[in-house]
Amino acid sequence: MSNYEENTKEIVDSFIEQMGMITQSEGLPRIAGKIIGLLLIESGPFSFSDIAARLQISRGSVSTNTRLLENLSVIERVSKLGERGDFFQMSQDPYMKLLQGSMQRMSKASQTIKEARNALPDSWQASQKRLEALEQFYTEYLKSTQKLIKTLYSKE
Amino acid sequence: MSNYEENTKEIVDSFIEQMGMITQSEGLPRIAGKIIGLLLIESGPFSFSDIAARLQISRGSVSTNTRLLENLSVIERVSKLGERGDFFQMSQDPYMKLLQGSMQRMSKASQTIKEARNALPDSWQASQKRLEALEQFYTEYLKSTQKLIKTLYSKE
DNA sequence: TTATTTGTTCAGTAAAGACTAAACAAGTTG
DNA sequence: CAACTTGTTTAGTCTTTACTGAACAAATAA
Repeated sequence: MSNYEENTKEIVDSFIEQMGMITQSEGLPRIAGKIIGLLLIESGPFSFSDIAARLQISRGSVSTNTRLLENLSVIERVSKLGERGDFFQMSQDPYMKLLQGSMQRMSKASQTIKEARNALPDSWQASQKRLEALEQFYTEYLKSTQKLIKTLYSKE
Repeated sequence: MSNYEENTKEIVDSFIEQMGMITQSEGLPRIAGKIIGLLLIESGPFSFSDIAARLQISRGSVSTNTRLLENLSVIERVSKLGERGDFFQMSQDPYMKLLQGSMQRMSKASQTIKEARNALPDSWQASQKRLEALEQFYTEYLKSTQKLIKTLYSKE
């Protein structure tokens, strides 16, 4: 799977780098994004050592970032009959858990704002109105994300 | 507007701190979040100096963070008849521009993935399938966000 | 049994980001 | 005119994050 022509290799390498940048702009380490990119574009599973060699990164970074992605349910660790060591591949619903994590943060934020709004004196009408608008933003965003999950995961 | 009872002050201060934490978890500086919290919970507009004094932060931080938020169209800089200096208040559609910025990043990511997918050899069916799934994720997310904007901004 | 492999942990380094106080320049007030 | 205010910029500091190479311990192979 690592034997392919030079032009394709450039496409693959470029994609992996870009995935690193995309993921970094979403708040995760660049190497995590490069691992995702590798697992997406080349059929796996990939061994721990393969990832380190292919992406030219330290084993420590592979350990840290695969663990992070595994905890986020984006990738999964598998074993292979007759082979030593761990292998990684994209998990089944790689993006659902990300969405769910996002929803949790929104839910918490919405709750915080609601509590503050309710605690304010009644005479603070303008403030309450502004807080209500922000709360509504998070509430609608939550609903929107729920629908998105439905759309993505009821089509299979 | 800064003269209110002790209990309410605690509610306000707590809210401001919490907004700082919420905004930080979304990738912006904590101080930006505290400025938002202040502008939301106390009716403004607030002068540059008021913000620095009220939040106990340096003038340099006020400058940096108000500029950041102004660039994101979350707050706006206004002047007041008969008063020196700049004042800030929440902008009209504070959250729309954030959503639009998010949509831009998604659109760009989706495009990157599409291009990589199309450049791959036809025989890379499994890879293309995975890339297609990721592209679909971004596409649906984009649609979802568009609908969210519609929902939020056609109700006024 | 020794050597090698494997994945984790640790100590260290570099970079980036956040924030400050001070300097600066422009504008305003006394 | 001098003093003060105002917002920006700069240099510096601190914290956090990301990453490395080496050490470590467990498992496996020779």
